[in-house]
Amino acid sequence: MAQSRYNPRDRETHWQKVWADKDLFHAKDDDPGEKYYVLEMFPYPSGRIHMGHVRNYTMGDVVARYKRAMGFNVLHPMGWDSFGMPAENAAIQRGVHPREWTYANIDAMRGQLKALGLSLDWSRELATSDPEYYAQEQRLFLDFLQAGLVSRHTAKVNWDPVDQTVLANEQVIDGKGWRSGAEVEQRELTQWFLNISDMSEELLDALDGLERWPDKVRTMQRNWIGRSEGLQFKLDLVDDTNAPAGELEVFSTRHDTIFGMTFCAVSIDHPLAQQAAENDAGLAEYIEEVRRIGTTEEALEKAEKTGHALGLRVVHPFIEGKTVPVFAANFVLMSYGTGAIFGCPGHDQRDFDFCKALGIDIIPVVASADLKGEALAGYVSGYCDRDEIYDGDGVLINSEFLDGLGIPAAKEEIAKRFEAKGKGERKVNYRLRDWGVSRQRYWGCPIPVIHCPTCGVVPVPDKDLPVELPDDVTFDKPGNPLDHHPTWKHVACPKCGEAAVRETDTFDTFVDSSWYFARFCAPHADIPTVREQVDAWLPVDQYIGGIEHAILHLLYSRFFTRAMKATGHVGLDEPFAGLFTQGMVNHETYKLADGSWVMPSDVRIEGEGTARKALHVETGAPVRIGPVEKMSKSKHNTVDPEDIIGHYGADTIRWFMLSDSPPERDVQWTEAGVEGAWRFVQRLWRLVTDLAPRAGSRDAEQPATFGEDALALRRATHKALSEVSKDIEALRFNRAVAHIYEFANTLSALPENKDEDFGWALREALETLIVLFGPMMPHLGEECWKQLGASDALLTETPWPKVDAELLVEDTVTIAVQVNGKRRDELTVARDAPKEDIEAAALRLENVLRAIEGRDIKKVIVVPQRIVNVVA
RNA sequence: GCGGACGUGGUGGAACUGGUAGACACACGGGACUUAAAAUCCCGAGGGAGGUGACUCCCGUGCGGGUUCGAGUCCCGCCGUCCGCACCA
Repeated sequence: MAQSRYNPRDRETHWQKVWADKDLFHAKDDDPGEKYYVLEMFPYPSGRIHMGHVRNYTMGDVVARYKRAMGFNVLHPMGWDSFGMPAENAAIQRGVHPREWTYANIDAMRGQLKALGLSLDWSRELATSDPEYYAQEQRLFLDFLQAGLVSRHTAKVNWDPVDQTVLANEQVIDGKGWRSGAEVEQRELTQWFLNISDMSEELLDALDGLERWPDKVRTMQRNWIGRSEGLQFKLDLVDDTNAPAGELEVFSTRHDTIFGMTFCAVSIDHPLAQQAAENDAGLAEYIEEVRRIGTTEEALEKAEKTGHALGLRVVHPFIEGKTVPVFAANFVLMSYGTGAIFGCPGHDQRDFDFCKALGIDIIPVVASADLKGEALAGYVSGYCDRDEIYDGDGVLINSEFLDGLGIPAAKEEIAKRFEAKGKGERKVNYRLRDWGVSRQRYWGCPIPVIHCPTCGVVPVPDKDLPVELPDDVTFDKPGNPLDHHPTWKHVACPKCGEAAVRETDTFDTFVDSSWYFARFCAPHADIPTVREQVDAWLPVDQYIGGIEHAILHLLYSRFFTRAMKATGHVGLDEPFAGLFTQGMVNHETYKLADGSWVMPSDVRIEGEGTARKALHVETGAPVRIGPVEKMSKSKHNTVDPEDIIGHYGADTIRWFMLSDSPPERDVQWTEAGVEGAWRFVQRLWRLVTDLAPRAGSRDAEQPATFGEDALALRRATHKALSEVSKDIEALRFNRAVAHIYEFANTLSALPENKDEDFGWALREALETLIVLFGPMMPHLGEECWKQLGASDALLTETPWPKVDAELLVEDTVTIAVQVNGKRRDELTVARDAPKEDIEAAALRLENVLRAIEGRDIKKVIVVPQRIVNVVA
């Protein structure tokens, strides 16, 4: 039969229009089906979609289409995380207004996403930079403020000197700004904070309930929150004349080692150090020096441990007459615990290093329980010469009343004694800091407060919301354009009417993305959320996005949801019931001899294996093939999805993105891989057009019985249906793809059977095949569906077929026969054959007899439907 | 340093709760079709040895041990790669 090639360019736009005209992806609030909310992390509108987006949104779309076919009422929305620095950079560099730049990008990217054939509900589209959206964000913030979930105070903050803004701790990566890559400095500024640390315990505990989250992400969040249990207690201070000089409060998780205390140390920012520095020029100088070196993480890593005595001593709480010196030390952080520690060099590496450097005593107070007598004496006397401290399990030594106790018992004893004296209490400390959300930037959501000289901080009244960004701003000098604006910030105080100024800081853009999933439930409402809608749609059943948001966005969203619950905007704690983190898209990197990067599209590859060479297309110059790395603009190893869609169509790129690599792992983009996907698109088209004429009429009744060929085909059909369904359900797209290939291979090698029952089975098989690949290649699916004349409805409207479980059960099974654990033969027996029969048949096999070689048979293990193992 | 994940052919990867290792794909080799190429179709293939042959044997899931009738899978100890956190007391 004459073959026409499937032309995706033409057909894909056709089917996209058909779907749009029928409004098939509009999520209706009153649909009777069970709801299913599938969401992919919304993009920043940088201008063009990249392969990571394609992978992410394709996965989500497969789930959405599958769930829809399963009868769920699916919510699958899309929006834009459209505030942020790049828009301002464009304004600075190219003189284009951030709004114009952003919305032009959104238009371009919307078109690209539509070309992918995603089954999105565009009626719910939102952009965080729309006043419609950020007005509600301002309402939320003011509600949080009223509920005590927000605070404003000066704090040492991470200052990005390039972006000229503050960064949250989570946005500092290896001491550098997450966006600019600049070395972050420490500055003291007044900032707005969301009190996320108040929820440390809740955020930590609730991780256990997030069963459909990757363990990796839960572990990362656990570590980030960083819970540690210990004792916070006060030690008496004396000055150099031995007169009482107040108290020093410290926190420790190893208070069992109190008898090993040989010094105490405070942060250079600790009040005690500050105070002492006033009368001690040497100390003041030391503090300055530490501060200078101490701003970058890199410096911290290399810095030797140093300290400067304060001239104070701490009285040992349990050893009569013993005092130890107090230092200001460079390794003690003001931001954790009390900013002060007691030093036990015996069992803390940092304290150990410090004491070695300063020549302070080291006393071991914990030893492994099996050290006795001489061995124990050797351990103690040789301790100072070790390179590493002992921090393993053991019993207390050199510790008077604690001697012989285990570590937990010793901790308990010490805690009790401090509590009894009223000088200490058990405390849980967290590493998690409050979330600073003030940014000194223009292109963000204005923080809706007014600063009045008499009334202080005054929330903008609801009737005056939203506080809109002014359009007429300039970017000709560094700093915040809102602050430079001649009039915008000058307003009358809503309380007293006197002259006041607006807050000119805007929100961190992570605020915008911390609640958009809730906004999608009623995206155009004039209040932040409509309870009826959020209660119906939330939580997100399946959230899909990159692992890079494991902490930042996902932790903030979890906090925000709780804050929204506290203020009545939602009714639940956890926004995302299921989370999936997809891997990255990688590509080889290419460089010319002079070290400059070359785009893949400018490289021609020749040869295979070790003879594989790359040449520059334009000049023919040799190109060095570098390591496979994440696609990034800086390495010039990106491939533009639009080019691929233009060349091969959306179905091909979608199929390739789902093939081969498990979705949570990185995938390597290769030209050969795309071509393979393209060939399969054409192959499916040929398969359906070739076989369609042999398929029975769609109106034919199901035959009462099936012949051997028809039955075999039906078994293959239902096996594929069962496997692919399970795979999609578990997001194992690569396996779903493999099972579809397998089924297609079966259909390519059908027997020449013209019987009516076979025709019926063939129609069933073809319809099933199309349904199975439909979520992945929806345009080709529709086209094949029409070609087959499957039904009057679209494939997209067709329910997922039901598996006939009886067809999954084979009558006979082939099992392996082992002798002493080595496979020697196989055996095909009836599925329900009794053990004795299987054993007898196995022992008749020639290969088995030869392997036994006349030895005695000691035992025969028969696992029906699995294996036989003869032990001889 | 701490925490976590992973290690299977030339390559990406399959293998459900321990039960025929290498499904499926890519790349490759051979053949058919074609004037030729592309496309397509058929065949082959973990490594090694033996046999004319349907076949048979040995080795094989990073390395070394262990548990088990049986280990890619479980346990112990190494090696390597990747990721996260990192002076958090």
